[in-house]
Amino acid sequence: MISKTYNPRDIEDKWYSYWIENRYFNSKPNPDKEPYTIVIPPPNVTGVLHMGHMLNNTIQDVLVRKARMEGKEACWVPGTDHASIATEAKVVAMLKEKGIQKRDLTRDQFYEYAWEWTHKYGGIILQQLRKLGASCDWDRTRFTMEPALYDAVIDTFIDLHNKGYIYRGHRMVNWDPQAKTTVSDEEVLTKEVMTKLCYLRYKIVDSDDAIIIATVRPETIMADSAICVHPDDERYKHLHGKKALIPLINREIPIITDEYVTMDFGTGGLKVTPAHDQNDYELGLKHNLPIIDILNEDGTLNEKAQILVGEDRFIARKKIIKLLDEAGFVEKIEDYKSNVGHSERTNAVIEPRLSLQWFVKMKELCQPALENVMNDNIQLVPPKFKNTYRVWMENVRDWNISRQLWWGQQIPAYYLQDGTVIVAKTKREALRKAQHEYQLFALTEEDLTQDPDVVDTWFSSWLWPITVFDGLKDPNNEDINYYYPTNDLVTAPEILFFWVARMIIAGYEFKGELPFRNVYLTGIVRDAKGRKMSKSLGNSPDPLDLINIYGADGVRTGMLFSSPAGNDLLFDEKLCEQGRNFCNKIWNAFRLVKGWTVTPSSNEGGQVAALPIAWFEAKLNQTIAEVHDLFSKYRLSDALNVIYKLIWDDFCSQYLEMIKPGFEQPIDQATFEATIGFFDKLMALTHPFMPFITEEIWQDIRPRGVKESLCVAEFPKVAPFDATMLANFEIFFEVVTNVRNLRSTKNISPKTELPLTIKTENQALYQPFESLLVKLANISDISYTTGKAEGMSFLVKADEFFVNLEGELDVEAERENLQKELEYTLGFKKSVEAKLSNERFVQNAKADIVEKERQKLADADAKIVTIQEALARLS
RNA sequence: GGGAGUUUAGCUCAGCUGGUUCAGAGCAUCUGCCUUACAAGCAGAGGGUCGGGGGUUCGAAUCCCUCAACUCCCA
Repeated sequence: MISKTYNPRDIEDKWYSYWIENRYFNSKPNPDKEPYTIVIPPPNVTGVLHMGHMLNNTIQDVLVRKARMEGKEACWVPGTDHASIATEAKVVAMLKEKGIQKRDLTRDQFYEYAWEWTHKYGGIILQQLRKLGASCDWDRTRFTMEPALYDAVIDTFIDLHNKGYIYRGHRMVNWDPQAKTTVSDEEVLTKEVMTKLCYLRYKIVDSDDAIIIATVRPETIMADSAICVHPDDERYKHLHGKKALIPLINREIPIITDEYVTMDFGTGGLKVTPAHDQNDYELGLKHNLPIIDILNEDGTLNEKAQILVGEDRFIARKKIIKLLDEAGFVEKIEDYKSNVGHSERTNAVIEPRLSLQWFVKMKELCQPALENVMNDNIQLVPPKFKNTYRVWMENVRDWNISRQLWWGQQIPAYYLQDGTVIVAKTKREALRKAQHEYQLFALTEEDLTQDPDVVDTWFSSWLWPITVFDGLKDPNNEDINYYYPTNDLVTAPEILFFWVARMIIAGYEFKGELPFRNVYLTGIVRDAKGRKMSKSLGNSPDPLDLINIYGADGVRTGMLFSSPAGNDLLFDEKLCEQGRNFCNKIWNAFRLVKGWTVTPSSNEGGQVAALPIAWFEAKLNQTIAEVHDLFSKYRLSDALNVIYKLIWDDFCSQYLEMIKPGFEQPIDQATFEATIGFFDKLMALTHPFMPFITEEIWQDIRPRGVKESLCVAEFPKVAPFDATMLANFEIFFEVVTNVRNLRSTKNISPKTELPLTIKTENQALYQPFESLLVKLANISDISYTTGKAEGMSFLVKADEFFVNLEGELDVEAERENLQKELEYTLGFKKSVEAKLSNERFVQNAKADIVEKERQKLADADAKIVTIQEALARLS
């Protein structure tokens, strides 16, 4: 006895193990087959599966499973990303719990903890993907910090450096003076703080004049490089080109002009301190101002400040206000509310600090990446992202790849004591280079210090499509030659620049070829209120819970029901419920068919079924063609919906109802075979979306061989279909619906048989459908007329159908209905006539459109005649 | 401040290069049904001035302009 509802739990584990045991997901280069490759966007190694992953990986699995069924050598490469910042933060937190500070550890000791952490949590997300049904080739799992990929990063760094694409430059970072480390933008919390706005008097050189500047950071005046005013500011026009003196230390600085200055803030005069403010730094670059850094690592003032040396920045602020006041430089002091960045970890006020970091020159590297997206060699789906991509690429800034962290690939740059930089793969090589190039033969390894920073994680993941096939280490290996370029990349638009653009750049730079042909950009999964799902908001369901409740197939379809490419998905558990219900529907159709007993003799049932079989065959082929078309446009959500309707409406509600034998009646062999054949194809068509239930049914519906599986069976191919057949059935279904509707409005039980009279000039159209009408609309007998008949009537096209309901005929209501229909049709006719009598329409519109209008007019005329006759009979 | 996108039924969305597959789908709602595959179901039904305004055209949800609201990206 088959269960009345579909139970995904045991079935899913059973089939996933079966697939793995039989190695259906494993791939190796096969010259006889066309490759189809996807590399997974590597999730963060410390991460756990969230809804974004669910959507993203479901889409990849659908694509890869379909390709596999189409006989391609399908290869989906899984793996994870070391995510320096996130992972290091977690490791640091773990250490803290153990009472260990990162700064007390050596780099090697820290690595041990980091690897320990990685081994403990690193596999979780990949295990979770199995629950979803992901058909990855798990033997190919890669990790961006594993030795081979680590090496590739170092090699490309050296390569780009040799080519002149990597250089060292200044960069303003968020410095936490308490922790003595940089923190990322994400770790800076902005708080509103009450401070003092000091109005300071700067004397003008060779003049008795002065300019008043408002600042919240008077302790940084010693680092000033200029004073800036707006060029149009009338108050200061006479000062253009003059110099001012910094109070207390009397250093001369120029007065410059720039439109950046807001005239109505403070006094309209701005002190420019390039070393201690991001905006001032930019301004300094523009005007070639010197950078004077007066702060130490711990936030105390250094000797460049000349005064208050050694004092903490906040103590210095208080003291300098006093000094300035005593010397008469303070004009006034106001209370002022300002936004100040605080370190998330230590709560110390963040100090903008310049540091020397490594950059990649982007302009030139970007050229092929820009061109090949704009000319569609690489296709973005949906194409609206091309614009965004172009704007970014055309205005690209150099890429800062230094990260002040330990977890990641350490920058292969070695410094001599005098600051000379040598880029080399190892310290030994650096030493050799130093000895050779600078003739410093007495130098030892001890004299070299490696740059403590690691490279940005993206600097390793931009190589992902190449390194997963070891394409740098071994550029001509079988895998890279066969699988690269990959086919589709499925990812979120948020990382279009961070990752996608850079992979394209790396592809052209290191392989001379595109990394993938198509980029499918998914949307962001949001909650019902439109908020992005996130852990901190707590608005995201646990994907594994969802799978437990609704089954993997239910969740997969739930994710896809409403997620066209590039559009955000407003997630609602109801979608998963719909997916589960769909599973159940399929399950019960299977139960019905499994329950039939088959009689070899073709009794009268066989004749009834020939027509529905032909019809469903046509419908199936029509839908298969549609599905192929939608796949080619990456419209997976639409493809799923089309299949959903095919199974639910056409197969279950129509086809099965038409061929279903009576209670405990057998079904004839021919109809049974045809139905099993349909089931087969339907399961294959649905498999990429719902792998588990389709495999379960497919395995059971026919005897299968030991090593057979739906996941390597053939995906249904496009075949011609009979359009006339489909059109005739539409008419038939409309008749059935009308009879049912009549019952519904007249409160007649579906069990009551009703007689039907058809008034038509085309009896031959309806005759083949007679027995089906009897079955689906519960008709007692069918007769034809060209004249009049008794009873309630309805219209389908220009034919009229009479159902004789004794004593039920409501002449008044009937007349009203007909009158309404007549008015509508007359109005319709009028609009068509208006078009046709318009000379410009007939002249300008295409011929087939005009012809269609003529046909509409003829149809309307025929219908009007029928209605008028019916009305005449009633009166 | 610069750029992009969105606005169609109560909700989520589809409507390609203007013309009955042009006003659609699913969900939700309402009505009637435990009809022997399925109540996680069956059969029916209602529901929209296509964000507002203007323009081009014989014809506009679709093209142009403008306003409004929301969203995202960069600064």
